[in-house]
Amino acid sequence: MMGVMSNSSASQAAPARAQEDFGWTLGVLVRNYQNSSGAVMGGFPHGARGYQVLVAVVGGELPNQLALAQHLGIDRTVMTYLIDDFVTAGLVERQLNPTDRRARIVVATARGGEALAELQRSMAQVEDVVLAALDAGEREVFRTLLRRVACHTPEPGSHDLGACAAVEQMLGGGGN
Amino acid sequence: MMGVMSNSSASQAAPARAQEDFGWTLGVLVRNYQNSSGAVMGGFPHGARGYQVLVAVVGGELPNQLALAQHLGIDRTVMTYLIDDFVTAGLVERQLNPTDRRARIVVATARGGEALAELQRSMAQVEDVVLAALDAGEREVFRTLLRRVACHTPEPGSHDLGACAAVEQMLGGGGN
DNA sequence: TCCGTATACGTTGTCATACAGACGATATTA
DNA sequence: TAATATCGTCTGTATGACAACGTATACGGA
Repeated sequence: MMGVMSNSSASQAAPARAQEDFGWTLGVLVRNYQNSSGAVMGGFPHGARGYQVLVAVVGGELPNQLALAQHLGIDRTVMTYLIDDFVTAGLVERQLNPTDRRARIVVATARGGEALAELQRSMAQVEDVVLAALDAGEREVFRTLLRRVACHTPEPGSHDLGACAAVEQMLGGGGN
Repeated sequence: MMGVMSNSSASQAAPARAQEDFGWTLGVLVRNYQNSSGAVMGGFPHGARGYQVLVAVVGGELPNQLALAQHLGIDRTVMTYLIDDFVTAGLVERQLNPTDRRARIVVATARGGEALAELQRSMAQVEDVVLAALDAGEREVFRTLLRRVACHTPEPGSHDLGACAAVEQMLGGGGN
């Protein structure tokens, strides 16, 4: 593929420095995030992903399980037993949607809301630990850029972004 | 844990907005990165992870497979068959370390180096697509912050960081 | 030198997890 | 009413990670 690469300077201009690689730095961050968050949430159903499911349930205006799954990039069959476990743990409930009885509206119980609120405090600390290399201002810059990156989807339809635009506006016009 | 949370304002001050969650934005970025990179590298052995292995082989000064595995956060038994597939594909070779005959030095073949150089060009484009929401300057800021986050490990020993310090210096003193 | 321990790598077996496909229930449209 | 699409669930399968063990080699003390 694309044979126009015989220019020898190309491979020398990019000497494959391992610690500069974007994918590697991204992987390290994700790993640290998962390790630290996994340590924080003790018996919480599905670790960091379960936490994000609960965040989406409480915060997002997601009408059904499928929307929830697409929002998080999870297969819909996986979402089924994820929510099963949350129901078993008494954190969420499946409610019937009166206007579409195929769909299940997933709502947090009072206990789920409390658990989430507590976890969010722990997760804020986890984020600070993971981003400890940055000072407060840099952390905010990083978070803002990351949010913009996440909300701008290269391929439309891969996840919902209507709510993103709402948040952008709400936060004051989308950063610098 | 940490029962000092009866303050009711806490759960209202953090209303669990799904699109602000750090973990969610991180997940979206990783997913986009993996999807886009997976589309780019056609029959490359193990997708984005295989690419990162090759980057580490060529660029990192990693003495053996174990160091390689720890650098990437991979189990050492997984690294075995990852490298097996690279050897089969003619991209790398296992060389005996004369000073420690238990260890195998993994080096890229000429073909592996060419494949990596070509892939790195494609991956640069992938990164631009994934970070398309940012302009060039913001992209550089994001990359720099991410690199600093990755090189500052919260738990020492989780991966090597000696080389990180070297890169930081090489890039001009480690950024503001 | 000899012996015990530690390390690097490989292999095997086991288990979790994601995903494809099928199915029932409901909605929508012709 | 009939045909088709969608939501959620269930089942089987395959991919992948990890634990445990084995082999070869290095290191350190007796």
